[in-house]
Order: sequence, then C-alpha cells, then structure tokens
Amino acid sequence: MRTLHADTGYLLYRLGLRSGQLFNTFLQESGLRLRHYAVLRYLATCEGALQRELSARLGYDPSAIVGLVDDLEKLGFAERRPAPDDRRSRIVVLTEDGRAFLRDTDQAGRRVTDELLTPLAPAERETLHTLLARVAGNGLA
Amino acid sequence: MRTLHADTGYLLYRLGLRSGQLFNTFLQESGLRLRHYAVLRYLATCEGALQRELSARLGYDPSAIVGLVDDLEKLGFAERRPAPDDRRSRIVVLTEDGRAFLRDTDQAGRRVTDELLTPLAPAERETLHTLLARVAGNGLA
DNA sequence: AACAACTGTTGACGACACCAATTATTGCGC
DNA sequence: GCGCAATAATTGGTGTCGTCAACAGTTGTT
Repeated sequence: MRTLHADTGYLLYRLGLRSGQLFNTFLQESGLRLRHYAVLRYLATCEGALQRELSARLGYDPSAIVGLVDDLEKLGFAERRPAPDDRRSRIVVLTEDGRAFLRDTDQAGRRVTDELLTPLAPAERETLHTLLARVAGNGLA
Repeated sequence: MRTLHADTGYLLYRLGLRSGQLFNTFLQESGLRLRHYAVLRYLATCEGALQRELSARLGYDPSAIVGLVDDLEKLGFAERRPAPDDRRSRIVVLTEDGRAFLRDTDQAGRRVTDELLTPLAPAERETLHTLLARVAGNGLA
C-alpha cells in the first residue's frame, strides 16, 4: 500500500497548513491574521477595490470580507469609501498607516517563507515557485 | 509593492486549501473527510497504530484522533484493540472493509491529484513532488 | 411600473485547531 | 512497597473558519 506522503496533493495540503500557521504566528503580535494580511497586500497592488472584488480574488466568502474590512478599519489600516457610480458598492482603500504597516512587516514576512523553505537552495526555491504558480493557474492564487 | 502571488509561502497556503477542498469533495459521497482518509491510509502502511502515534505522524491533536477513530469504527473501517503490554493504549487496526474501501477509492484518489496538477507535465510533477517532500522534511508530511 | 440581478450585511451551523482538565495506567525514585 | 511524575485516551470549552440562507438597498431590464 502506497503511503500518504507519496501523494503530491496531500503534501500540498499539509504544507499549506504549515505555511498558514507560520504566517499566523508571525502576525500574532500585530493582532492581525493571515486573512487580514492578504487583504492588505492585495489593496496595496490596486489602489482601491470593491469588496466583491476582494472576495473573488482572494477566495474568501463575501460575508468574511465584511468582518476583515471591519477589523482593518478599526485598526486604521484601511477605510471604506462610497463608490461614485454605484451606491451599492463601497471602495476599500489602504490608508497611510496600512501602507506603513506593510513596509514595516515586509522583511519579517519574507523571513517566514525563508524559514519554510530552509531545506531548499535558492535555485530550487525558484523552481518550486514557478511550478506552484503554474498549478495555481490563471485564477486567484 | 510586490503582489501576494509572488510569495511562495502564500502560494503554498492557497494551493493547500484548494487541494484539501478537492479531496473533501471527492470523499463527500463516502461520508468521510480528508482527516479520516489520512488515518485510513496511514493504518494501511503499519498494520496497527497507537492513537498517540497517529496524532504525532499525521499532525492532528490527540483529542481529534478520538473522534476520527470513533467515526471509522462506526463505519466498520477500523477498530480499537487493547494493547497487550500497556493497558492505557489502544491499538487501532484497519478492518477488511476499511482495506476494501481503500482499494475501491484508490483510483479516484489519484484522479484528485491529477486534476490539481493538470497544468504540469509528468516530469514537472515529479520535480514538484520531490521539492515538496524536501520542504516537508523528515517529520510527518 | 414590475421584476430579476447584484452588493454588502447579518445570522446560523458544522468543521477544525488549540488548550486545559480528568481518568486510568505505567514507570521511577526512594 | 509507597509516593509521585509521566503518559494514553478522553472530554469539554474557546476561538477561528468555510459555507450557506436570508435580508435590505440599489441597479438594470423590459
């Protein structure tokens, strides 16, 4: 009987859990969790996003986005602005504090991935990243 | 600002979630979940295991193992036997039904990983698996 | 004007990780 | 042998999370 470790899908599942845990412990002191961090990082790339866009791109349920943006607003890292053309929507934008937080934690964030990929040489990490990106495909990530 | 997809750790986290979801939908009709399947597959390799061993090797909390083995016993896929040398421990063994279940679902299980790795050529899948196994390291997986 | 579709929001439910405490048993020091 | 720390399985509680249903406000269509 072949062992479970022989299954690439299960390896991905296991390492995904470990990676998420590492990220969360890294974010623990800031009061945020990985989900908040993902939203912040996404907002930093697009200069304002609708909540439904956050939901679609990050893969979280729309109802989850509500709470995440609430938390980020409470911390002063993001804020909701009314959408000019559609009064149903609200545009979430990064505040200066939020941008500063990303700058301050960027280095520590890289260390998390470094720690996870310790067993691999730089070239191997590059290969792994390329393959994972291919698997992630066009969709979110 | 670099995008979130540029982070290998986050990619792993995301793909881990997707892989787990794929496995769970594949197992949905059988009433099991990925955690149960992991226990079954492990039991198939060792011909009987203590619950603390399952906890350590699969990375689940000991309290979680209790419920998982309960479910597997209820389905007739595994059973607890008293350990001869230590009356505290109980040895969990696969039943014939459990072994048959693994045989019947083996092919479908492979399809799950195949579906996940669709974008990759066979040689690339091999490379990915090797790298992931290296990252997983000596410990569990 | 009537109606379907969409956005954000709230609420509920189950699954799950994590930790503390308990019971039964074992092994160790004395 | 006796006392005591350590261990295996179990129970329970807490917080997080994914998923779905329902809702109000708004938009677009016809």
